[in-house]
Amino acid sequence: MPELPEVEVFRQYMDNTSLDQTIQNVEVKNSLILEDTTPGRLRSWLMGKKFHLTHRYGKYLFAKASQDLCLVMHFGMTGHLRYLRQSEEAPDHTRLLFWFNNGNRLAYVCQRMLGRVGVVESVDQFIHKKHLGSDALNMNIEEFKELMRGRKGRAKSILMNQKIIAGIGNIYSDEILYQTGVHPETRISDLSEEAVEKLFENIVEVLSTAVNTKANFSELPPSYLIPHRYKGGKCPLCGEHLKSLKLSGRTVYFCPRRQQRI
DNA sequence: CTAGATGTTAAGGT
DNA sequence: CACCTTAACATCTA
Repeated sequence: MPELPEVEVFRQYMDNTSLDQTIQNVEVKNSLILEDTTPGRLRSWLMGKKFHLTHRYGKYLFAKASQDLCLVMHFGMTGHLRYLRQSEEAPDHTRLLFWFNNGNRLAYVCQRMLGRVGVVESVDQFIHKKHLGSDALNMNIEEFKELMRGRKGRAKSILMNQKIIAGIGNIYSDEILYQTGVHPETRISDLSEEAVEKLFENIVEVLSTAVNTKANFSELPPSYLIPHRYKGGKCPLCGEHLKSLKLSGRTVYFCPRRQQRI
């Protein structure tokens, strides 16, 4: 479930489990997930080093292990991290194992192999290379308004565009639009200044709420769309049957009563 | 058996 | 250039 909140939770998990332990080995179980590196290079760089600092930007998780290089992880649609105690078996679809000298391991698990792991010189360089926009939880209202200025695209597409705002995907963009009462196909240029401000507030509200609940859908507030986001689901606020439509190849769920087309 | 699933990217079109 | 759609990637499940 790796959009910004999930990745932030992975980051905290890594902080709580995997820092400051000497890496003894790096086991690449499937090199398809490696981007711009090889099992050998990854291994020889990390051997004897420790992860000492993590960072998140958008949907990317970084872990510094030396002065000059940084591990970067992306989780695709199905990736996650799992820290394994000595005797624990690695889960199915483990693609990468970092072995620590205390006998524990950090597993990068990714069922659908759409995730990628690589090595970069710096976070900033990586952001620049990937043309990532502002991190969704690290922008202010003025910055957001500036990003929206002059745009002709649909609200849903703009929220999900990583080159404009980094971190929001299909699930949370639905929630943000629902909380704001904006139809997904609304053109950003058709929103009032107040609506743009409200949209910004809800980006922060929805994402930070999800981070605070450890991205556990069942603990989201009762007014949230996400737990009802399936065929036949009903709006938690008015009971209306949710509608869905396709937008840039993704399924959008929304409440036709609370999110009117303008 | 088929369609679709939280993501990104390339390719093509308007 | 801005914006839109589709397909591809690999795997599992409804």
